[in-house]
Parts: sequence; C-alpha cells; structure tokens
Amino acid sequence: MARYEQIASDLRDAIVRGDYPIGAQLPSEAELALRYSAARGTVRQAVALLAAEGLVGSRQGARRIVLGSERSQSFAELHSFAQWARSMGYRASGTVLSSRRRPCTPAEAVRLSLEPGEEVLAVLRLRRLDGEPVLVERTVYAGWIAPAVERLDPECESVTQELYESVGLVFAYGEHLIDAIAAGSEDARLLGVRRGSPLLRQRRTTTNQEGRPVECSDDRYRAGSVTFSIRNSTSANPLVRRAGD
Amino acid sequence: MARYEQIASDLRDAIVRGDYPIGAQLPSEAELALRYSAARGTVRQAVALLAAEGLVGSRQGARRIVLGSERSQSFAELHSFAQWARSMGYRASGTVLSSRRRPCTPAEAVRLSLEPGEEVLAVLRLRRLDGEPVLVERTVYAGWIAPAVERLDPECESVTQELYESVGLVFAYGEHLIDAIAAGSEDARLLGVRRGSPLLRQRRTTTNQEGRPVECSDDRYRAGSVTFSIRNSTSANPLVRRAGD
DNA sequence: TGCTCTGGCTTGTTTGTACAAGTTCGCCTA
DNA sequence: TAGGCGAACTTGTACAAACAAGCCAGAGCA
Repeated sequence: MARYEQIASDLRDAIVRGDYPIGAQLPSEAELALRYSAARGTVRQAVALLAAEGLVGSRQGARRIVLGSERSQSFAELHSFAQWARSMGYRASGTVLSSRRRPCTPAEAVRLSLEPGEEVLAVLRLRRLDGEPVLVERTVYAGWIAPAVERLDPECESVTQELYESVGLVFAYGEHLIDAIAAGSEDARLLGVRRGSPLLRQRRTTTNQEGRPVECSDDRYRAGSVTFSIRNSTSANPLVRRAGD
Repeated sequence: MARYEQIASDLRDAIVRGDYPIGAQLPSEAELALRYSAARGTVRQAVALLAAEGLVGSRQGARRIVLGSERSQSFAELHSFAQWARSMGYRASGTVLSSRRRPCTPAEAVRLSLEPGEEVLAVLRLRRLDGEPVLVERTVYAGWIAPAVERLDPECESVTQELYESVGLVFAYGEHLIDAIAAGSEDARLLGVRRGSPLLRQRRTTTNQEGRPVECSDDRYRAGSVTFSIRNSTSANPLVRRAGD
C-alpha cells in the first residue's frame, strides 16, 4: 500500500470515528505533512482521495472541511452484486434461468465492439438477498469470454470473483445508465411484483483493464430494495443526467 | 485557466474529435510533456482529469487508452435542472405550486444541520421540458436562505443561477440518493401519469462552499424522461449501491 | 516453431522547492 | 462602532529529479 493511501486510510478512519465531525476543519497540509513525516505532495494525494470519495471538501485559501462520515467502497461494490451484498451483511444468492449463444444484435455489436453477427452469450439471472428475489439480470457476454462463463456453476454466487479466479479477468471500467421503468410480465413474475410496478433499471457496459468490452447488462431492481448513492462537488464528478432515450 | 486544464481541454477535444478513437493509445506522458513544454507532473494532472471523467483509463506500465469520447459536464448538470436542460437543447420552465414556512421536522434538522424546530421553507415546484411536465420537486430550504428564495419569481427558470446572482450563493457539494418509486396521487396528477406508475426519485442534500447545508429535496422524474449516467473505474468512483431504506 | 527472458519503455510514488491566489482575522482608523 | 487594510496562513499550480513497479516486444534458446 502506497504511503498516500495509508495516510488517506488513517484520516478516513479518524473521520468515520468522529474525531473530525461533519463541518469540522481538517489539519492543514503542512501540519499533516509534519505529523506523518511525508512531503506535502504526498499529503495532497491522500486528501485528494478523500475529496474524490466526497468525505471532505476544499477551497483555495481555506482549511479543508469534513462533508460526510460514511465510507463507501467504490467500484467493486457498484459492479458486483455479491461483493456489495456481503459487505452490507446480506446473504446473496442467484440462479441462472437461461443461457444461450446467439448472434449479436447491431446495438450489441456497437456496445461490445464486436463485428456484426459475431456470437455472444445471453444469460438471464435472478438474484436474491436473504432469499428474497430483488434483481433480474439480463447480461450479454462477448464471445471470447463465453466459454469461461458457461463453465460457471449456475448457482454461482459471485460471477465477478469466479471469472477472476478462473481466467484472471478483471472488470476495470464501466458505464452505467440508471432510470426507472415499469415491470414487464417476465420481470413481474420473477420478482414477485405486479406487472407495471416500478423497477430501478441499471444498464451497464463493462470492460477489462485493456479497455476491451466484456459484457453489457440490463439489471432491474425491485423498488425499495436498493438505492444508488453519490456524493459530488463542483470539481469533478462523473454522474450526469441525460435525456430519456 | 490553469496550464493542466488547458492541456486536458486540448486532449479532450482531440478525443472527442476522433484523433484518438476508442481503444487507441494516448501518447506517453514524456511525449506530452515535450509537446506542451510542461513538466511531467503537470501532464499527469491533465490526464488525471480525463480519467476522472471516464474518458481514458490507465494501468501502470502500459500506455493510457481511450475508453469513451462523449464529454459530460459534471456537477452543474447534475444539480441545476435548468442548466442541464439548456445544455441539452431543451427549453426548461417551472412553476412554484406552493411555498410556505414551517418548523423543520427532526429528520430535516439532521440533514440540514439545524436546531430542532428551527424554521424552514418548503417549496413544491413542477418542472417542464419543452412544455411537458417531467419533474415534481419538493424542496426544503434552511431558514437563513429562505428570504432570498421567497424573493424569486415563481416562474423562475433557474433557481441556482438566480440565487447566485442575488446573494452570491454557490451550491458546491451534494449528496444524492437515487431509487424508483410508484407515483402517489399528487405526483400522478401533476405529471399526468397514472397513480402507481414508475418514477425515478432523486433525494439530495446540497451545501455551499463552506459546507453549510442549504437545501434538501425530493425530486421525482416521470419514467422515460431522464436517465442518470455514470462512468467509473477500479480506482475511485463515488457512486455506490445501498440497501433499500 | 514455440518458449523464456531480458532490456527498454511507461506509469506510479515520493520528495523538495517556489510562487500564485484566496481566506481569515485582528488591528487600525474614521 | 463599523468598516477597511493588511499580514499570516492555507490551498492551488508548476517544475525538477529519482526510483519503483508493471508491461511489452524482440532477442535468444531449445
């Protein structure tokens, strides 16, 4: 772990613990540099991490202030249902309901950077939290990763982790579109809700470290089961609102 | 504009223009430093900006790669309905349906850092895009900003901008919770949809530059009218999933 | 042909220095 | 007392240098 990550971690713990309550000022960079025997640049990298997490805010000329005190665990949490559930203290399970190869649609070819008509693997999964069905996941995997996906246990808890362990695949980047839609008849049957009831939809495309698209997915959460949370500031945040499509 | 922002802007334009298509490699830091006659550290600040926007990804040892080519405009977009609408080419309008002072609830006291029972201003607004009602906004303003809000034109297009111009207020930080819910009877009437139809809900709390909470709001979008979008990577992103509350 | 391994390239981390720009607060004055 | 001024403090920007760590392709070997 890098020095600046250690410092960030230490400061984060102090904030979460309440040493620096919301609204309080953080020590100055100079003081932190002295305290940790590090250069000011290193301290700046540390607090930049906290700022990116939305825990602290800063303005030129004034001391940094604490904005929040809940820690969040970033990408892995957003991407892997199982990892997120585990860290929240839930027991996650899931079932593959269908899995078949087919030629990709033109839209999928664009999203996964494939040649038109190239083969993909379409998987329908139902995910549960503590036994309750909360998520219908319709995922399309690029052909080159399909064999590894097909080898997975249909009841496999964490696809992300299994793919990492079996073929060393790492999900590194993702784009996510979030909106609300009405449950279709299949959604309603699987989630145990009425047709037309509200669902939170997350459409995502994920790529590996080299920027090569791996999968795109349409995930539908039962209303009330999950909430997406974001902290942001005037300087740099990736969440934007888009017109309906 | 800082040197690193100029460099970032220049590179961003090149990416958007297609000089570096998706999947392509960016020049090395050393080469960019030479090209812009800047230190390597300055170049790193520039590409860090692009990485935060999700345009490029990087791994130690390998050249940076282009992940996307759409520019997004960050915080202002997320916060101000009017600014976002304008930048998307829509005509935004809005109407204040009710506005009254009342003592704050215990929950509001916590969210806005107020004393229990302190006075707040509750405003109900209906927002339209090109004349179509798309958003019901229930906002609670802290007492200290209430006078300025009450002076606003009820048909005021951009609250954010008006408050900046009248009292110099800047919305600097925000926390947002996004989920899906069914339309209540008031929501349904105002948005012109059936009761129980899906809405995208965004609950937010906003603070000024000093970290002082200004407002908290419950915004409900008609399904299909807007989509939230986020790009993320293994290193640092602020969006997380939370259990339903 | 197919494999390994190494050397050069590229990004990541850290330190140090200097100056610019904005904030804060106390002091002084009107 | 109210307001303005300025000095000290704090964060932002930029440069330079050095080493660590990971990637990749080409050379060399079996």
